[in-house]
Amino acid sequence: MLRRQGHRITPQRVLLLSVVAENGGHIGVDEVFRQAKEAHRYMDLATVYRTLRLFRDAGVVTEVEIGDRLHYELTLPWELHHHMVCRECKGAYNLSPHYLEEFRETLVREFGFVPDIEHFSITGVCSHCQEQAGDCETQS
Amino acid sequence: MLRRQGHRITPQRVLLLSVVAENGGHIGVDEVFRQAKEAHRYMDLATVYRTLRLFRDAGVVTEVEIGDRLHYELTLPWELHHHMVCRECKGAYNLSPHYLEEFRETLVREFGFVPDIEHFSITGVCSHCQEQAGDCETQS
DNA sequence: TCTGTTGTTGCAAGTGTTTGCAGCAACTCG
DNA sequence: CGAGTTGCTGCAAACACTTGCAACAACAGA
Repeated sequence: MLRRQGHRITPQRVLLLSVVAENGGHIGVDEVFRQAKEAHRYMDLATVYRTLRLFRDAGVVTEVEIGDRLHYELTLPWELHHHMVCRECKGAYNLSPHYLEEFRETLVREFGFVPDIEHFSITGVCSHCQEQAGDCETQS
Repeated sequence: MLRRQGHRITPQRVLLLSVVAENGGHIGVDEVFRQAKEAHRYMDLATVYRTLRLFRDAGVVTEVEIGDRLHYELTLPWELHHHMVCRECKGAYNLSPHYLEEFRETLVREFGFVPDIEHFSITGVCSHCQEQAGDCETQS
């Protein structure tokens, strides 16, 4: 798939892809680097960033920004989804694309603005952390 | 307003606020720093970042992320708006909050997730840059 | 299988932004 | 108005991430 786009298959790329794939779910760049370095002593952090960015552009992985840090997960075409990222617990909850469709169409129709919703994610507070926040208020 | 929240009024803060206020529209951190340094020789970049962040938390200014760079604009309570940021020309177009209301309510109702839409912005490509992209394709 | 091309790597230095800390100055209270 | 408290500043170093560059290695073609 990468080769078809004119990219080369290197040991580093194979290794990095396997780290992301075997993780299941999103994983931070530093964690990818840590695991990759265990297997391949000369793995460089810049290579990790470059390779994950390449994978993203090739559609192989999905980039998720979790509290200012980049995370990646394997793209599974049969279950595409966006993310709701919790500001408190840093959890990422999946969001089915159909919830965004209407919003997207409105922006295109009204303003001719085509939003990048392939990689859409929205921050906020999840239901669990809101309960905790409520507890704190009653306690203090 | 700041004093009411327990913060102090310093020359630096007065200066930085005036720079943002007089600019009208969003302005980048480096540009704020440049203008502030002209008036106050010992202005520090860290102070600019800290102060603008403080203003944002106090609701005085609004933070807009424009292509990985932080911009700020004076918050005008009678014309609150979100932003559509163009990936190509880095332009920020205002978006009336009512376009987001329905989406917001859906997330709360379906998932109990309360999104941070006070500072919402979405990236994409504006209508003008799409025309240019079309031109390029026919030219090449 | 060998050779040339060119995309990729590791390193180091760069980016924009944040943070720890010691000295300082804005506010409070007398 | 003057002294104490404590929040703020400037500096420098840290942070996550990106980029320039020379050496290298993956692939293509002979």
